[in-house]
Amino acid sequence: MPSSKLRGPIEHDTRTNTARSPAPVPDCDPVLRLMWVKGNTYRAAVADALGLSKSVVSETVQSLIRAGLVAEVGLGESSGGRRPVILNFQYGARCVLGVDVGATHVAVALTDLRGRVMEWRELSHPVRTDPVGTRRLILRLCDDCLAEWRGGFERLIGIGIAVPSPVDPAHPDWLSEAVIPDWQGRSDLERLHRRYGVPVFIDNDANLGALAEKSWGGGVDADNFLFVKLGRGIGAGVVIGGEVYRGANGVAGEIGHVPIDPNGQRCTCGLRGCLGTVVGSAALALRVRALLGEYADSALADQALSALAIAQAAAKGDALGIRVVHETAEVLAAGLSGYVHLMNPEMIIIGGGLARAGEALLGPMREAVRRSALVRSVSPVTCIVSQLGRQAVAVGAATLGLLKWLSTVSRTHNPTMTKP
Amino acid sequence: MPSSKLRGPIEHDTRTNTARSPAPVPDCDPVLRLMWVKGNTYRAAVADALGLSKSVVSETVQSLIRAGLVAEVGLGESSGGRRPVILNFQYGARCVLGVDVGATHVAVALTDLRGRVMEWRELSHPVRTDPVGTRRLILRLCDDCLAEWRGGFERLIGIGIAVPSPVDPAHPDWLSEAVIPDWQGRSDLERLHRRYGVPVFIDNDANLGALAEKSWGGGVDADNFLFVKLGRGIGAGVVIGGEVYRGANGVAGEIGHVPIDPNGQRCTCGLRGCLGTVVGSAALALRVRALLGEYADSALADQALSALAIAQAAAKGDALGIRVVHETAEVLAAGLSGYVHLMNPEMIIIGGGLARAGEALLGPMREAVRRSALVRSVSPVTCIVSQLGRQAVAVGAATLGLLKWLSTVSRTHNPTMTKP
DNA sequence: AAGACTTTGTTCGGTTACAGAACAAAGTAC
DNA sequence: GTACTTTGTTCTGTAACCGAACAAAGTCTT
Repeated sequence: MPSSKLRGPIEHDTRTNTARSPAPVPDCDPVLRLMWVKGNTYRAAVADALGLSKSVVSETVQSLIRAGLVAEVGLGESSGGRRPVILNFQYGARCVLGVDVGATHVAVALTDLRGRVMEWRELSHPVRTDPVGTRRLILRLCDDCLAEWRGGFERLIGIGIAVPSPVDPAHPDWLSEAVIPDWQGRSDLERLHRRYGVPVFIDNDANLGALAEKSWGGGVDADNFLFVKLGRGIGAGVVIGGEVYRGANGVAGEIGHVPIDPNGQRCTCGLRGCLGTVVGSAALALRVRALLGEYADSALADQALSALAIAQAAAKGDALGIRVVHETAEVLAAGLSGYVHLMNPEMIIIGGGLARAGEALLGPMREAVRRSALVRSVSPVTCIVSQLGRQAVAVGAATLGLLKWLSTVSRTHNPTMTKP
Repeated sequence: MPSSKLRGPIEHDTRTNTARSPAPVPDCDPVLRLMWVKGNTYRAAVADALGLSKSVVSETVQSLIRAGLVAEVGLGESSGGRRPVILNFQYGARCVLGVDVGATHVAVALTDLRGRVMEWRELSHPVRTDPVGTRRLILRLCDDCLAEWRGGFERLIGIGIAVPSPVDPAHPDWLSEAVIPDWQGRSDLERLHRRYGVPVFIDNDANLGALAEKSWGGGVDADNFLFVKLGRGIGAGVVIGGEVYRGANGVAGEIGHVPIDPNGQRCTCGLRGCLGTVVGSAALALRVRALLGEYADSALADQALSALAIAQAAAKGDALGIRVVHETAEVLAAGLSGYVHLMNPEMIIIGGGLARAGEALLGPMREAVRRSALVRSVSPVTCIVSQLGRQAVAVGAATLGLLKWLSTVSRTHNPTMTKP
């Protein structure tokens, strides 16, 4: 029976933009989507949930079974009549590659159709200064992953690439020369396409981290949130209405240049006191060194001061680490306050190396956000740490390829469906 | 011939979020939408533009003609063959009421299907303290408008109401007691529904101002912008992807509590230095009085210091007015900088009384916004003033009712279509 | 001026996606 | 054992759409 929603005479424009989608929602056949989300069900339940007739569901499921994406795996419990045939989504039927090209490292994740990382390769590499070697390394890591996974080559459906640079939607294979000059604007990643014969998609790393969290992490139930990547550089991915939002020119999420202190240090952009000059890993390292005198016994005394190292020190209770992380949380919360008031997001997810600080970062941040949102009784912005951790960006890249593929799968005409 | 877009092997997730919709886009029959947007065309052009077959367009147009929404008005020029039958959208076939309930005034606009104001009533009234009288006044002004317009009562298709308070999507007829305590949370506006027998919709005033600008004003070609209402209070309507965005809890656009100065004046919310404490009309009046000594010959010397009055003084070249408006622009731009970097909007539209200052406000604001967005070569945020002026909110309210009605009109089953 | 071609608009099958009924299969409840 | 339920398949009907055929009304060329 369809749940007939009663509506009073006075109506509102639209309902709130919260949680309309209970999971990652690719634009594809509704039956496929539901089965992909739920994992296992049976035909009658699908028909009921989607309001479709049993005939349509029956036929669609047939086609999905033929494609190897769904399998009948036995009978369920009776609820007073014939026992249902349990259908199981075959998440392992295909795989996707996600490549995370950072400033100083390359990581590759091979995931199944559920975004689970089946193979993982990660190496430090001077990406900025060595385009040729980086490209070779990417191919090697991809080959490694595919070789390791049974049938990897044949089952591959797509590749996603995350780059530490804004991506121009009109020319996705160009890179911003401002960020990594030695690449001279050319990613030349289409050789991946030539090598593996599958579609290749490129996007910014923060956007893909946000996509990963929306799809498989802490943002699964949220449709409006911010993913903040605090690492060597800082960036943000904006999720609006369940989708990654890119803004008018494709450069939304430029959190690094949100102004904090008009009297602050000069930023590479020419302004003073950008958020990036305060919470970037270089700034954090400086701050740690400046304070080392006060904290003689700090574990940070003689370390390479990456965001990760500082975060780990804080997580272990190091007083200096905690202090610096605490300061960072305050600044970050202040910088995001305007965004929170204007966009009323459900949550803020922190990723990147500094996220490893965990509660040492989240505690003060929650406190600061709560303080700045007193009036609005309705602003319980949840602050959490990335659930996917260091793999977030690579998994997001893979998810990009995955979602694109799902949206091409159709019951009737059937592009990649019959590959293996 | 369909324009076959060529795509290279490397692809991007989504194109930029810019200008996908060239006009207000209700969720309705595509033929109806196109004809409504274009005003006059002919059948072949519609079929061509929408990629539909001539048969479908022909039948749909038939039905629209029967409903009185479209009329054949003669023949167009031949382009080498049979002359086309020109079709004209009958914008006057129906009307909508938009009610702007402010803190100290009530305004009612009766618009046609193009959002043009055919009748307009506006009165000052102590809305905050007199709920009963306000309700009576609203009914009177609505009656007036309908009586004045030929066939107003019969052609009415809906009513939109703008209230100076956040609107809870779950209970649109409740008002926030925090904003107007004397109304005790009850709008009781459903009597409008009972009286006129048409659907009534309620939303926040800034949201509806944004909707008006998106539909008929400076935002027609923009899909991502901010409408900032600078009047007695300040508020903002956020447009994302061509639609008014309400956030996770329906309170997006709370620009009044964006933090500006941690050492500033205490706000009603308990915090210090909220934007509202600096650019609200009360704060502006204080600032003017404080500076009056330096500007003895100012036209603002003995006036009621509303935002409108200050704006008009500035527009006329009054030095004090210009100074205060200039300061306001600086503060506003600073407060919006974070939003601009994170959301990469196309434009910012200023409405409310202070918008009357025109270039005196926009000049410094453009300059400040430009300064804060140096890096992103791709951030040409356009700053303009509301094209609909004082009528923006009421027109937005009417537009809300209009769009809701359009979305119910269907070629086949046909709810309100056959009313008159 | 006559025929050839163009463009507009209507009408009439044919296709597709879906809903709904009929039915078969397999269970529960009394 | 009979009556009722639930699941799943198959078949038929229907609504929305496309494309072809055609009629109407032009322009253009020779």
